[in-house]
Amino acid sequence: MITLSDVAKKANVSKMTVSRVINHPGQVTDELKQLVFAAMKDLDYRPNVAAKALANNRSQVIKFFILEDIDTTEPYYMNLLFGIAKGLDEKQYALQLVTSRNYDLGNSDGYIITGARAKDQEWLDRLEKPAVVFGENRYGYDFVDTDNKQGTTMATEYAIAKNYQSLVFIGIDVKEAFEYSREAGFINTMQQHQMIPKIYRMANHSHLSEQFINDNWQKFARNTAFICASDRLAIGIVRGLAHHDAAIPNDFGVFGFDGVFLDQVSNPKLATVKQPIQEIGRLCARMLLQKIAQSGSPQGELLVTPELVIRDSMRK
Amino acid sequence: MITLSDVAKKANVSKMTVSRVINHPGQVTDELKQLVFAAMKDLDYRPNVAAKALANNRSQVIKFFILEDIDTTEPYYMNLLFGIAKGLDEKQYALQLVTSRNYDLGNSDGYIITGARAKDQEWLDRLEKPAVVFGENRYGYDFVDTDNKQGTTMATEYAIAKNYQSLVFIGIDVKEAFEYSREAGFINTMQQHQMIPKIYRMANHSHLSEQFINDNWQKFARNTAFICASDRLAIGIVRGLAHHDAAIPNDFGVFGFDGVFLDQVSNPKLATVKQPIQEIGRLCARMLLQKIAQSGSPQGELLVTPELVIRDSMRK
DNA sequence: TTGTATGCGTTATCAA
DNA sequence: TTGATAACGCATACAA
Repeated sequence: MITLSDVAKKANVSKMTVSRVINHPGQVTDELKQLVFAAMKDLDYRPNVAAKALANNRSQVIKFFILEDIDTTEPYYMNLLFGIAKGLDEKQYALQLVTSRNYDLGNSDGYIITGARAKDQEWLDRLEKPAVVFGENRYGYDFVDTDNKQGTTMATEYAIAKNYQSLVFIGIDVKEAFEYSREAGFINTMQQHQMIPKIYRMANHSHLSEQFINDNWQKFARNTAFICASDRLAIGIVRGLAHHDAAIPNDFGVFGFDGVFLDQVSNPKLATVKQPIQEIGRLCARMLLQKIAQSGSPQGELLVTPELVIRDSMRK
Repeated sequence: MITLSDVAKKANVSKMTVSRVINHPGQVTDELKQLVFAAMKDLDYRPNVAAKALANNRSQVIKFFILEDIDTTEPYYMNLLFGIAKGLDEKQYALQLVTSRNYDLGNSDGYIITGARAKDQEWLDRLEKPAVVFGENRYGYDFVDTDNKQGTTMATEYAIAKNYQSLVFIGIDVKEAFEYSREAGFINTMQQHQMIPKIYRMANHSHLSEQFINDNWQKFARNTAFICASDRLAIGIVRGLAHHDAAIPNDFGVFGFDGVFLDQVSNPKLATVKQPIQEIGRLCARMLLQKIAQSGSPQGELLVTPELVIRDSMRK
């Protein structure tokens, strides 16, 4: 194993100079810096993460809490995880995956948290190390999320532009910020176009939205578009419509939200608001590492613009 | 932070005794052990992972390589990951997620690898640290996997018991061990019942199996069951059959394989061979940690029995 | 700007 | 069976 000392010897400097080249390059003359860089490259030096962690009183580990039930877990967590892993990797951090609140909080430098609901506030407040939340919240926790409001705004604008006469929002029946924002995007856009926003809410299961169409089929005239708060709900709507031999997308449009996996499983494939989940994961990691570097100072909120993906469930 | 020394002081012993109680309890008298345990509990001692790693010349990190393309990634990787994370956690190991072969192999104590195909053999051979593979292989790499042969055996037996007269296997068109095993389970069982095994193969996409049914619809008499090598293929078969208004499960049965997510998205829901993916992940982790502890000695193969889940696509 | 000495928490070695 | 000491690789404080 190549250590700092080996590099120092090779470059004819002390190991502190090498350490400084890595951590405080401004304090070293360019001349020495060149020598040290050359030696590091020659020897293919790789810093020892454990030693660095010990000396810094750090662990180089962050814990990722998924507070939702795993079985109901959305496939997009996989992408989130990839993004986080990449972001952490850039700074030689490793990951610990946690699925329970009553978990050892030690041996880590900070937390990324997802699936946090309003009831988790107390728990979040007790956390002693820097934390970043994935998912909009209105309690002041630093977070990264898709710009949910912008997402439904874009979808609604699209549906209006494609001349669907009546728009219906199918929301998720939870009192959470992401849902409020998605509804707000819909409502505001409708009002701007002087159209009446109609909203129905239900739990996030495709069989419920499918049932909803079956129960209310007669209520919806041709030329209606359903803007859904999730791809899961959208899939159910598509199924319900198909069951009544409705023409998609000509007579009825369906817009999903998420754009991870489910949209492509649907038949016909879903138009959807695609969240850049992997990018968000990476940003979560970066935000947390920066927060750690700044000994916990607030990072605010970061909203990432989603992308409209137009597929067979909407007019083109 | 509570350290070994703190515990030692409290228990009136040297820190080496405390260290031994943790790592080599056999070398310490019961009397002292009690004292030390009491002190550890009193002070809520948590070992410092970084220090342990440094002293042992370890990193307490393992890397998880996913060699498949992320976009085509099956949602079951999420469950695999959870299992691995839990298994690692038991020994205070953290995780690094990697998606590229040309990756830094340093700063880790071992590797768990998935998505490895035959062409990856050379790369696998060059690995210098202990590795465990998720997924059957016939090149002698230690692995954990579902008992694929047993899975299709169970499914085939079930279909025969439910009096489907003709059975067709829809396989994945790859030259990989898991596929051979799944086919073998089907073939052997058919032969035992003196039935003719028919096999078709295609790439693992639902639209291909759907197309397959459309192209070959006239070939399949009523009372046929399709045993599929994946839920993805099974979904396409179901769709193709539905397109011809076939009665499922009365006239046609469909059996999937995997039992992670996709089976429940299908409509009707799929009967499937459910792999205990999370458990497999945990076993991968345990196998690797044991291999590390045994300085790399071979661990052999571990096949885990899957579970038949009977749902609406097969007679009950 | 550069170098020396010391400590981070743990474990292995060796002596008692 | 137990304890003292050194060592793991790096970074901070301080001296030069």
